[in-house]
Amino acid sequence: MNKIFALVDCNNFFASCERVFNPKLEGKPVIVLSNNDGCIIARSNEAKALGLKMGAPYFEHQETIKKNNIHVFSTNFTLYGDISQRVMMILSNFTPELEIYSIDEAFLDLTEMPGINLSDYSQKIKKTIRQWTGMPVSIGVAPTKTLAKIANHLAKKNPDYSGVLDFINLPEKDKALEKVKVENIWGIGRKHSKFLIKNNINNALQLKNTDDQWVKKHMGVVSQRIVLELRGEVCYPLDLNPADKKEICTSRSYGHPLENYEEIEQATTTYVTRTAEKLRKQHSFAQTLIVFLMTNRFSKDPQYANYKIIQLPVATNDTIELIHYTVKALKSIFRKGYKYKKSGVIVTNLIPDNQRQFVLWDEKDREKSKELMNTIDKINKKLGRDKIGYAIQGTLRPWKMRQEKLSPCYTTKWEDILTINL
DNA sequence: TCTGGGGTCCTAGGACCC
DNA sequence: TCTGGGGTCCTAGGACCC
Repeated sequence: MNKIFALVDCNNFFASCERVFNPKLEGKPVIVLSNNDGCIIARSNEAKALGLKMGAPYFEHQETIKKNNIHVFSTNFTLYGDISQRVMMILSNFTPELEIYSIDEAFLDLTEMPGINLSDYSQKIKKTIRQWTGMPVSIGVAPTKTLAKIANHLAKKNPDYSGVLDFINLPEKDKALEKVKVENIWGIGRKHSKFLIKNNINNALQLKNTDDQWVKKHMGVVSQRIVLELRGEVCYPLDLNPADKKEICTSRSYGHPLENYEEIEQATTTYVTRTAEKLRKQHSFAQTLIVFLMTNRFSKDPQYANYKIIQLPVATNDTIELIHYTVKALKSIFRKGYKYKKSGVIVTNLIPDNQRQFVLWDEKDREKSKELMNTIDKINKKLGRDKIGYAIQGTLRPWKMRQEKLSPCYTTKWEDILTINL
């Protein structure tokens, strides 16, 4: 039986989130910046039309921004995460067959919903989300995920579709595919589109009709699967239970360059604290810890970057233990006399609780540590992040990232809830 | 002054084993 | 001059995603 996938994708998600509680931004150009207010990472349609590119450095476009009165925001992940959850919750009312693919998009399997009109049903989903959350979405319906992505792309671009394209019942499918440039196909990135164009394969229709063995030979099996999916053959089924993460990374650029070891230590141990929390959240234990730091690659100052890999004697997700090894690693790679820009930690070789191996001479009381971490997590969940922190993290945080244009946390902070004056 | 952060999967090649 | 063959596991790096 043929499958029916729908891809629901929020339009310009971060920019739209900023609009939800600030309706006077409707119709105006809006951009959202990356951490540290570094790059432009989300743009409303109006901002796109002004030529602002994804990932462009913010400081290079000050003039355009001022001239066109573009509204600028720092990333407010608390707000975006909360709105995302609300959207996903609504989607789960429409079908239990739901795969949350990223913060702003989800695949739905509508195969087992006989009798529905796919277009009408999608319009209903779209309308409900808009009405209940204020978030505009586009929906593409197709027999494979790759085609659903394409249908979604077309629905977004062409106003005639009013945000929904049912590719399954589309009369002229090939004509639609012909309009999709090869670089806009899900899974075809910069390198591969360059290669395809060089070989005179410029759009989705041409790629669909390319010999898939040839594609496999020159571009690998991932690209071969894309060709098959374009022909309607499912290679990527719906994934209802995404697996635990195999690797967890926390790293950030500092608000300004750091030279002092103590400050770098404070920042990096704060990162590993976050990492340990993420580990405990998915009930994993790390066997390997990697700590890295680097100078600013864009600056003319002397450059230095290094990392240290530590095999942990006993798999752990205990913050105190991970801080201990992070400091050890950091001390071994820190060199005086450089202006550091960024550091981070990665934990990998993650295993679940029941696969842990213990050592005879282990001095740590692991039961006690587990209870301690549980308690700290509970308190911080209730009272706010780092309410209970570790002395080594420091309190002044001179390395903290810049977020000069942060919007209020409308939905998650009592002080930030809107007041309506009647 | 100012250039993000966090992931996955695949592949080729080396190490090692019998 | 000759110097096996087949297999697995691991790792680094590439490509891609949002």
